Amino acid sequence: MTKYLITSALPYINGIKHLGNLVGSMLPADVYARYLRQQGHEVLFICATDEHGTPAELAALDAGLPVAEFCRQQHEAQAGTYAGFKLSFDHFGRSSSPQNRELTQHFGHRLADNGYIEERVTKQVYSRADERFLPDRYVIGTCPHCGYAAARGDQCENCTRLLDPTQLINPRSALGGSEDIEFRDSRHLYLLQSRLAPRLRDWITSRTDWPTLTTSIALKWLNEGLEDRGITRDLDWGVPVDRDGFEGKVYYVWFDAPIEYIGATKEHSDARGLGDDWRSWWYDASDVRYVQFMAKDNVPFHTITFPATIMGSGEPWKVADYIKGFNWLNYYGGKFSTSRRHGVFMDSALEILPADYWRYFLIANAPESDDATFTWEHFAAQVNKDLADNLGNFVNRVLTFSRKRFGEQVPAGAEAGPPEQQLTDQLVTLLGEYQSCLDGLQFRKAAQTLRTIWSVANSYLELKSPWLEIREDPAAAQLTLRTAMNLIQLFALISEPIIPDAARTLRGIFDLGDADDLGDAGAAGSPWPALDDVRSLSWVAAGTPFTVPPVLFRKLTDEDIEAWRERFGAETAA
RNA sequence: GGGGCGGUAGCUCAGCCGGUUAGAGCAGAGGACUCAUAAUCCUUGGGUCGUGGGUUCGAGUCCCACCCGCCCUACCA
Repeated sequence: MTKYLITSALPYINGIKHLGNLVGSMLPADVYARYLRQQGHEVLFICATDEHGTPAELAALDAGLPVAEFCRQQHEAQAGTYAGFKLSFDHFGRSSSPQNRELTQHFGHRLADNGYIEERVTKQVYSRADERFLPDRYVIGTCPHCGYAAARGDQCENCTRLLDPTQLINPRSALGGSEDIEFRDSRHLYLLQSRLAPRLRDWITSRTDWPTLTTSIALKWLNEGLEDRGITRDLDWGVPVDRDGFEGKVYYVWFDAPIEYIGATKEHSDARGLGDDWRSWWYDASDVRYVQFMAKDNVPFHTITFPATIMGSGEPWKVADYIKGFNWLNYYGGKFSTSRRHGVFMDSALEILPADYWRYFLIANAPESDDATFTWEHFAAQVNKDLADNLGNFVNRVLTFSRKRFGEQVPAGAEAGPPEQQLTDQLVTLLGEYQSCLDGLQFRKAAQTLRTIWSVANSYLELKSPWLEIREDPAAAQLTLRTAMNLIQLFALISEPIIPDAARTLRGIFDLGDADDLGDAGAAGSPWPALDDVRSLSWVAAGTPFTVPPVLFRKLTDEDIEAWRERFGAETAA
């Protein structure tokens, strides 16, 4: 079995994330990780909070907390919502960890030793009123091109021209509005990406199986010519630059954030006393397949900056074997936005419905080929049709009927005949397709195929009509019900990557006497069914006790939709 | 400005290397059934595949131009 290293883009520490963040990296990564674990592969699924950078410092200031304490609290809050969504991280780390500090500094030294780091003196904006250096974006002033008064130091939102803060007329701090700012010389480290461009290009072009979304973004940057990139900042919060003359400076958040993939792996090993196990995933790890998940805004950092860091180190650290990029999920009238609090956030989502409702809908509508839009009407329609009517109702109708007529044990009945043969033929084909989708990271199609499998079960039941069979030939009805119950067990196994809670409930229906207490996060999950098992449909034998669980998925009503539209500000027409 | 993605039935989307009458789900229409969360199953109507050229025996699928929508563009991450 192959070793799979799976990472999700690191959610920024600043606030609870929204459904767009979830569907753009963490959720599909989780589905993939769960699927591979069920297949028996050795999987390490890593994520972490990205804690450095100016926004974190400012948010802490707003909250009246020291930044370290602010981040600790936010990390805990995020970890809580991810647990609520049943994201099965093997480790959820923090980019501010000692492990990441050590590794980030290590990479800094290695790059310098290999001649990929250069010191340069640049003009940085210093705000005396705020007593801090300001990133370009936090300097505002009048645009020299169009006269727009609130242009940011990096770009004018009005005329979209790219700017340098020194070009602004009447520059002032975006924090307090103070004009008491100055341009100070500051010494910084630059990563000489330009020298690594040929190696990056070779690497990108050798990856012919990547999504075009990923490779086209990477090639665009390479084709335009890589600029050397400043990787240090004049800030207090971050990984300190341990180099003479760089006291009080830290590495830029985008230098240390991806290194935290490695850092978090080391955190994982350290926390469990696994010693150097972390290195087996990252260093000289040719037996590991590394798959990254991220939204498209993150692609440049994962195809250019991070690989440049790794290649420039001259050490055999792992680079991604596959990068799965996603487009955006939009909400009424625009993007989900953490800063504007626009959209549905993960904590409030869990307040109104359990994780599986969201997980299924988001995977079934993952923005793989284009941006997608979330609407409550679409959400409710799909949940009702697929989860409640198709899957949930099947489970309920089979179990309640069988209990009423044959008691609380799986009935025996006749031997399987041609209809069962036809059913399993169909299932084998569909399960093969489903696996192909998951292997190929085609999440929308995977959900579609899963839904088709549920539907085939309903068709089988209608074809056999045990409520009619029972009048003439009870043994025939029993065969049908026993077969249907095995379909429920099949659903329990193959639905687990997408709707783990429902899968767990389904597994609990039949008392298989195997102390089937598989945990949620981190556990290996149920063994993935072999195609031969599908042909025989014999997981659940005659005589097995069963219970009828409560309704798996409730139907969402027009009143629900109305209430949620109101609560989450969906009044703007899309 | 540059680049990317998309524009296929009312809606959300599949359609790989060009090849018989363009598919699915939902919604609509008709029917069946009554075990079930008024669920399910069967049948069915509906599309000049953004526009205009071109290549080809043949194009939704390749090439060119244009139009529309969204996104990215290196100091927000």
